Amino acid sequence: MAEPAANSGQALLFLTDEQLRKGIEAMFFAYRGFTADPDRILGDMEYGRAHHRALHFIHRSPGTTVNNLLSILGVTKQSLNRVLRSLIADGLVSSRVGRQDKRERHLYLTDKGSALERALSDAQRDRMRSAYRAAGPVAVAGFRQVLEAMMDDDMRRQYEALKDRPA
Amino acid sequence: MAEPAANSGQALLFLTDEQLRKGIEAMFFAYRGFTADPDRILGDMEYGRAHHRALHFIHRSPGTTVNNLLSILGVTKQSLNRVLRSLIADGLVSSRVGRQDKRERHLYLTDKGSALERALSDAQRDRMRSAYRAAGPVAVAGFRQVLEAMMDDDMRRQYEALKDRPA
DNA sequence: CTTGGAATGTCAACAAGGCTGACGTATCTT
DNA sequence: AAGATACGTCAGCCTTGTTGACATTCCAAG
Repeated sequence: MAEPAANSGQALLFLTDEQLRKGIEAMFFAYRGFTADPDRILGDMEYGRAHHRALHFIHRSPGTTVNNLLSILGVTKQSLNRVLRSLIADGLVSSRVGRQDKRERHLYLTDKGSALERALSDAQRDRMRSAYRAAGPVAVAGFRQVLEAMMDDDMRRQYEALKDRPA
Repeated sequence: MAEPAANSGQALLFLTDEQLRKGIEAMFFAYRGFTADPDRILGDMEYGRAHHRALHFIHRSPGTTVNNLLSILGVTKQSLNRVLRSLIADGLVSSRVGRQDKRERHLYLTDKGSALERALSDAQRDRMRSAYRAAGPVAVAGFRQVLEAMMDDDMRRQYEALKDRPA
């Protein structure tokens, strides 16, 4: 709260510990809502949230390598590998050995994988859409601004890199 | 996108699938940042994120019962009990038999528990504060609005109930 | 050309923290 | 007296994170 005297009084009330605490709790409860719908769908099958994340980012960047996916998801390669192995075994993801560099595996969704990805992201998007609609465009812009400011630099770079790629 | 013709064109661009996808990815990356600092502190000891959540809400509502905490955290009592048992054994939380209803256990932080809670929440609040400061008060209002709209009704009720309690 | 190091991916084993189910005990309520 | 409620606990399972060890492939230095 040691602000230059120029910002006297009212202007900084949104930075009080109380306001920050509310923001923290809002993140906690909202994240539960954010994951609830896909989790419900996944609960009925042998998959979990980690599978959802993998499907999402493979969908987003078809042909991505394992290493690239690793840095986006921020988990160890062993952890990702387990998820990938089951997705490949079940025919949701295909893994092709790289043409130039044969150490790399390029990942793609199969039709079956695309179908599940779509089901999951539809559910998640529906909730997001109704939240966006309820809050309105100005609020949404603020929402994105604050989230982006909350990321680590590394994550923000990952996020920006995805941001404006051709869908 | 099947909107009434009244909302023609531009006004609804913030509801496109592309915008929603960006919001989803922003939530994903931001939540990692949100938990990163406390996780780093906890990584050095025998505790995890689950312990942090328990400490947070006991701090928030001193004297809360196990059942109440259960419904806020949205986990099973077995799962919470494991966490609580270790916190009590290590002298971070104290559990007192209820005066009116002796079946209930009321939970409080000890001095030691308060110290850890403060260390964790200071770290989390610092990041939140710098994000808030960077984004500004208007953005922060929008941030909260969207998050609240993303919650399930049950969670929103929990959130509101905490919202305006005396700190 | 060969060889050693770096990058990539796989397998195995373990821990945290969710979950369900079953029970026991104390206490309240009817 | 009987049933409901609040809490604790044991046992066992699943997902998803971790480390350690190892195989394959590439590339560059000798």
